[in-house]
Amino acid sequence: MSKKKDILKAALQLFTENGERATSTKSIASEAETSEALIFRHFGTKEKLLEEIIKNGYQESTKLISQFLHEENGLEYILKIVEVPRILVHAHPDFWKMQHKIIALNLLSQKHHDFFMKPCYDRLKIAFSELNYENPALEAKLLLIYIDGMWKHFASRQLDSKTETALTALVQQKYRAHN
Amino acid sequence: MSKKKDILKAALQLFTENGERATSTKSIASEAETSEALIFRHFGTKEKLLEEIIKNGYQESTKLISQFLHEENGLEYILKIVEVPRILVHAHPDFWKMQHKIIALNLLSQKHHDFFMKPCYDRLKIAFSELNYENPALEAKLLLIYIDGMWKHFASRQLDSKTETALTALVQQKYRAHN
DNA sequence: GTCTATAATTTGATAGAC
DNA sequence: GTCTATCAAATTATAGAC
Repeated sequence: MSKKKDILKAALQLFTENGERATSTKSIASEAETSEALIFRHFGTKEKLLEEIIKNGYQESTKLISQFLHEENGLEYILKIVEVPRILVHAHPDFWKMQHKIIALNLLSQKHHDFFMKPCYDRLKIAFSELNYENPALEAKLLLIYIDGMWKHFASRQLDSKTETALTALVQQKYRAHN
Repeated sequence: MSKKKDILKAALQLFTENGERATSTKSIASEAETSEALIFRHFGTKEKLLEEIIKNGYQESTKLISQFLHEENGLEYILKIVEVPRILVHAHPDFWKMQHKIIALNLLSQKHHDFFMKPCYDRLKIAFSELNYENPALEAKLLLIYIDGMWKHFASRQLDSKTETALTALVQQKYRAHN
């Protein structure tokens, strides 16, 4: 069991550096100080190894988010969802760094992310509706594009925590100021 | 010369579908209806082939943008830069689709994009300063994150043109409404 | 669970002819 | 400029022993 975790850890690191395609099972085995054969015994294929990493990542992130996003009124929900990128990336920086690198090219990665984000769109439409925005659906779409840009930015660059907080607060301020 | 263009076109298409790493020179040759050897005669390596595609893309995009973004006052510049994602992706959808897929993993792609975007940050700081925003540097950073999210969104999904226009107009409206 | 050895393919790239 | 033929290395995955 120890070796299995070593493999998962090594794979996460190498997938983050070079993506799935440019990471050989040989390099994973080497980094995990084990044999290539063991990777295939445990995970079957390189792709299934990646899938396990992705599943673990979204499972933990889902837990985190469902604790954080409770049922509140429209404005509170919007203000909280703006904080999600910072919270996610801080909780699992390695995982979200990997996701940022591979999501555009990897269908599996995309599917899991879409599933993870889907509830937010519906809830945001209601929130903007409550707050009498002119076009709630468009506002929801726009905020989600922003959220997307934000976690990718936080995951890819090492911003100091202060800048991340300031950016988050700035967006919140804009939504607070509405009418 | 005809074959060289065929190769560039085929490579752009296949890099967009699967990224550089998962695209073999064999498949490029097959798609371009030529021989693998010719790829290496014309471009030296697969990486240099990609580099030529990237250089061409940014060269044309730079022309386009420098025509579009003239020296105007702060608010006008902000309103115009918000339209940049739509303009770029509409002018060269294939190229920007490829960029979206590979930029997170490809250092060359990143470097060219950073160089392309760099002037905007400085100009935006001045613009927000002119308009008496409280924290011009932070506002500039935020808008650039938004711009980034937007071209990636436009490039990756096939939105109808109306939704793209509506999203762009919505952001412009928010900056117009300031104070 | 873990290893060594190896099979079967694919890959990027080159040589040399036309 | 373009092709055919070919190579050396790397890659995913399996067999079989401990």
